[in-house]
Amino acid sequence: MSSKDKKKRRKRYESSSDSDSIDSEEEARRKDLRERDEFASRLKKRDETKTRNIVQASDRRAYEEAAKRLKMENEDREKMIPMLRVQSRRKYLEKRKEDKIAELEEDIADDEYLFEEEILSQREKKDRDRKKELLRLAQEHEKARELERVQRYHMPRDLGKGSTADYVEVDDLEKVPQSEQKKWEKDQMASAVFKFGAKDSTKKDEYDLLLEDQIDFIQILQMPGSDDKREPVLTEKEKRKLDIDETKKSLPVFPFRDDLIQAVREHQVLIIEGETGSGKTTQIPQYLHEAGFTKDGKKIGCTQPRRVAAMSVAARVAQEMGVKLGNEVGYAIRFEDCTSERTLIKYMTDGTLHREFLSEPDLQSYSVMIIDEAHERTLHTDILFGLVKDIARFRPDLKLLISSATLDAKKFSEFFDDANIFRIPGRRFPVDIYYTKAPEADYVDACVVSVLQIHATQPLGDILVFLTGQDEIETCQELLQDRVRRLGSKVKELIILPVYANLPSDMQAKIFEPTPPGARKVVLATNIAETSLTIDNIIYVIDPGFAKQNHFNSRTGMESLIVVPISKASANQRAGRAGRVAAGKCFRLYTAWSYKHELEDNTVPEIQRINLGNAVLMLKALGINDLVHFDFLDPPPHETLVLALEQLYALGALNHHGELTKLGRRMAEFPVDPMMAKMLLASEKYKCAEEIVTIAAMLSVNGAIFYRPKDKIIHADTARKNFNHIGGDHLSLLNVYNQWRDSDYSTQWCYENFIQYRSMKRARDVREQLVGLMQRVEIDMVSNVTETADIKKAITSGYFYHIARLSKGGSYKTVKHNQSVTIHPNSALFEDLPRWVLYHELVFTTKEFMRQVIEIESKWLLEVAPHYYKSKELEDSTNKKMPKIVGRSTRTE
DNA sequence: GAGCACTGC
Repeated sequence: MSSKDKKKRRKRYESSSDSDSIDSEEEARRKDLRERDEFASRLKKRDETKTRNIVQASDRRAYEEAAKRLKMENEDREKMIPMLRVQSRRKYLEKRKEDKIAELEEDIADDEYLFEEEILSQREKKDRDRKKELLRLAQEHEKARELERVQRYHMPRDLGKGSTADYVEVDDLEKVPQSEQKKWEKDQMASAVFKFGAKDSTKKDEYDLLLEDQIDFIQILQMPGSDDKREPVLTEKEKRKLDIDETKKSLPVFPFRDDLIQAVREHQVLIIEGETGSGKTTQIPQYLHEAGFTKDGKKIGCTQPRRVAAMSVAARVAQEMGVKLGNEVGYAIRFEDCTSERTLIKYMTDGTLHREFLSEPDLQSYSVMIIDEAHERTLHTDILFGLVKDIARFRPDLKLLISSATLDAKKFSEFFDDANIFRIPGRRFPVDIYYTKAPEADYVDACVVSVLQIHATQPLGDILVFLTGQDEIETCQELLQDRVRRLGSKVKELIILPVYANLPSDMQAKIFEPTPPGARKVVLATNIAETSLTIDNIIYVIDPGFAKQNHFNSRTGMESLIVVPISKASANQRAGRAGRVAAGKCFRLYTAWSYKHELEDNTVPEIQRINLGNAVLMLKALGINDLVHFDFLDPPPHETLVLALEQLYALGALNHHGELTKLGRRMAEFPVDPMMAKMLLASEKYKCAEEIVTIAAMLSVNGAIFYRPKDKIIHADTARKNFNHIGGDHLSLLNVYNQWRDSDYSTQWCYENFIQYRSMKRARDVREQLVGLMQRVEIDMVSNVTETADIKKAITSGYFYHIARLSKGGSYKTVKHNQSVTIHPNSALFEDLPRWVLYHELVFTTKEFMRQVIEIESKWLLEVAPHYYKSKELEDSTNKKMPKIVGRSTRTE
């Protein structure tokens, strides 16, 4: 950006209220702003030198080596998935035999255990003389019930603990042999035999009563496909066989090539409305490249919401264009920049582009920017909308393409001053949608029934079930296995596979195995299967209509993960998963009325749900001072913005004019929450950068470090306690990382200590990035192994907002909101109850918990945040009033 | 004495 532009931009955002008389305060402010700008220009110079160095290094040999390496990496990546599939398939076949035997043994062992411990119910004791086989079945059933009672959700009315009365009653009934369960089994067997024995069963029969607890579905509508008569989608293998050109020509987007180029030439902003499978993501950048949009050395950029998508799409396009990945076609994601100065088509994650704005606020090196999958409304795309719309005004040569699914195109068009919409048809098979006649009280149970119903009545084809979390998936899996086992060989084989993000990768890979002939696969998945993972051969989708969503309450500063009904958009996305390879069916476990009247049209966009600390800091760093009037597609809640600004002011990132200070400019370099950024910078003063960087890295992979398998809970907890540091959880995390480092980053060490290797690896990546950024903001990496007080003081410098003080009965009150909170039971300080604690985050689960806690001394607060705390309130522990906040709030906002 | 959906920088 030229200095003229910069001035122009600054003027545009300048608030009108800074006409105070010039005094010493004003002088100080100007000095700080001067220093900030100097710092920024130093950064810029450094970036330029870096680029020069890269160019110098690019002699032919270095280039060839780099290209070779990139090619190898690319090939590795391509080989990885099929290899994983084959490997896990082999393992699976070996293990299946063992598993079947183990299952049986387990059952017997369970019986013995139950008898020994004498934990059988009264009624069961009475029934003891009944046939042993029956008893075994009853006990198995009881076990499954027991699990359900604790874990399953009861929707829509969620029964609290202790109020399971009506369910106990049902259980008691079912414990009696020959009752419900027995009858069900009998019917089940009979109908199964009947069903598969009857070759002439017609389609009409498919929905006849089959199971006693079967669910009545009614078909309301069909989600139309692109063309019912069209040929099936080619598999990847077949595609490869085809000539690349032919494949390109067969894509739905191809006939629109010339029209599209023409439209881009004529309009600066274009909304592309296209279904998945149209080929727009891979083809449009190529078309524009061929049409000469890269002639002047400028790039075509394309953002994706996910890392894998950016990588795989770039690889595909490089292959189609016959170039090496990383040369003309490249991608950039966090921790990995696979581009060179030759790159003309660049795929990246939306977050990467968002960060790139800091070093290139006008996107000068791009001629076209495509924001793909805009309908997903990630935080980053939402902010990018406002930024690119602004840039488009003073860069008439920059073309913008916003690509979105059908429903949102109009909204995007309105936002971009009634931009034209360009429609591209998709490629999809029709999906029949079925609803239940009546609401389902317990959707996990309903899922189990529906799966069996489909299995018994519908032609072969795999089933995908959407559940909300790991617990539910495990419960559902046990219930299904239980019922299927009892059906024995009377029904065809049902392979039940779970998938969720925290599942180890080799277990995840199992869902990609082809289903053996004659068998059916059921995948129990979280929302991961809605967009991130695509499973082949799914014909049936079961959608209970719920998902877990994270909500941030800016009033209390607390996060909570709650089960909420999904939106219509989400429901349709789920249904679409059934129509990828053939016509499919989607069974919604809610009524058509619910769909129509109770589900929102769209999921609440992320920007309205989460803490915006870092996003606000970034925007400030881009010179956007008036955030309240920033052009958001959907503005975040006012309180969230105010909280973020207030925090930035308290941290010293903004002055009282709401302008970014030099400290703020340095903080903006870090892709972390402002409080964490401040902590990182404060480590300079307390000479413990090494430790603080590690702590920051460990905190940012929070929640997934300690592995706690169900069957080894005691071992896992003991292992965890060994890392506990008397000073608190941050120091415990430091312990974990340092011991892992001392083990030479060993996987074996992780395994032995119940630590998740995947998370540690990520922490290491984050740490490396942070170390690089520390050097960028001119902080030396020094270590302070002896003084934990200094480490804690550095943490306090960033997190003095998150302080709680002990009150009566072992509970705490937060200083900021005077809210009752308690230390999380997983904390090292759970039993210590120090007078003053600092917490990393506040979460609401069953209670208001502080997670990741350290003990601090109240006098440190005066040392690190004298502008925020008054000594009187801190010393007087009997004073119930919260400390008065000193200083003005941000006035310009 | 708890219980972490999914992304991303």
